[in-house]
Amino acid sequence: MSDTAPPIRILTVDDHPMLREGVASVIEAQPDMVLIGEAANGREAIESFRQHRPDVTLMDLQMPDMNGIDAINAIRGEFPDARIVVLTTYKGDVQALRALKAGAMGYLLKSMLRKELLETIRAVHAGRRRVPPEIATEIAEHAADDALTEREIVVLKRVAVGSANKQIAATLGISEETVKAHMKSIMAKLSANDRTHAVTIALNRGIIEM
Amino acid sequence: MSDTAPPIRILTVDDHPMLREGVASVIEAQPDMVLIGEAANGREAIESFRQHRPDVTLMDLQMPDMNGIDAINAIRGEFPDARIVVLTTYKGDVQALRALKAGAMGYLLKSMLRKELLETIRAVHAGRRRVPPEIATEIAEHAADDALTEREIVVLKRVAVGSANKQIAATLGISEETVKAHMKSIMAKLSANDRTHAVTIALNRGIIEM
DNA sequence: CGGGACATCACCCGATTGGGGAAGTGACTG
DNA sequence: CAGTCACTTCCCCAATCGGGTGATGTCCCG
Repeated sequence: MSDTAPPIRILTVDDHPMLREGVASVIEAQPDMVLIGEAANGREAIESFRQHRPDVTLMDLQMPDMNGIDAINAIRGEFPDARIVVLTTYKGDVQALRALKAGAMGYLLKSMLRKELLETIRAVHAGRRRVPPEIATEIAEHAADDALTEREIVVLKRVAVGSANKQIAATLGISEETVKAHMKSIMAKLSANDRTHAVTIALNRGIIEM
Repeated sequence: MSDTAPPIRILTVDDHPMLREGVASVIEAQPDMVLIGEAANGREAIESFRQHRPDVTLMDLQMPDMNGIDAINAIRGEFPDARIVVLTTYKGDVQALRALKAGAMGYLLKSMLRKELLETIRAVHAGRRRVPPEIATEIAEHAADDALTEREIVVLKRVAVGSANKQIAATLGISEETVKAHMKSIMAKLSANDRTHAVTIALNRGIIEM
């Protein structure tokens, strides 16, 4: 807290320049923070991280080229003590869970206020984890128990684009009966009425993307 | 262009404070623009418009409480010469069409650059329409011809949450055969393989929301 | 007034889906 | 090594969906 303490060096990663601009202007108004880099996707994020070694990284999840989860995994693989805060629009609870599993120390929604952003940056920089209670409870409610398996997600993605069980079976090289078994399991886990409902639930929770 | 010309007075409407911050910092760096208000949803936008009468309004579409389309309609109803620029994340082409029909003069994506934002603000302020070619062509491709009717959208929304035709018929007080007829029409218009596909296409195009 | 779009309903029939239960394989783990 | 989990396959059968075709009434527009 002394005025000789080095500032917190921050990297922002988001594909919306305007959003980065907002974060930048908030950070630059803080005496104890300095923005040292920006990136528009996961790939740039990794490069920029290697180059600048920021104290705290603010990472969006939904980006072209390379998404935030993969970027977090890559960065934490190389720099295990990297402090990363996820800053994203809603996007479902599974994303949040994945990000935290990948080693994110904080999770923020873009609808949150400046104050919360700054508090989270300072907390994470100090080595503390920081996840808003709304997010934490939502993660606890879903995700943990009834997570879809890899295979089920593959199947559900095909269903989302209008494939029939028979077609899915053909492209995956398995029996139609197997696809039906996966569908039964998917609908049970998501408490969906039918395949369409399963798709919309999965989209809402961030289990599949469009 | 003389330095005695009054500045362009701007109102920003978006539910993400961080995004508003970004727009604000860009605008405040311009000598010929001034930010005179912010709003976080459609309702606040209308209030703020009445109070400040901005020259140009930057409006997000997807907001809680009251969405951007409704806000544009309300504002243009009261102030027919209001100049409104839509500034949104992707969100499908139907949204863009609706916004332009509602009287928006410009359409911008949040992934666009500062330069384009400023150019659009100046163009719209000068009374010119300004829509990026990508958006314009996408609107031309879809929307116009095979738009869903009100009734079809109602039906499709129910399908999205897992209702069977029979249930939809019951809640709408019509025959199941009628629901099936609507579904046939919907799938034909959207070129969907099945009901699930119809839902994901409609979500992508912004025809229905989640 | 003659379309044209919309919403409604009907019938037929094959294809697809979804619910039930059962069971074999391989891999990983306590 | 026994147990669990993911993935796989099979059977039966009722319910639902989707395609084809046709028809009625209404409302609005030229």
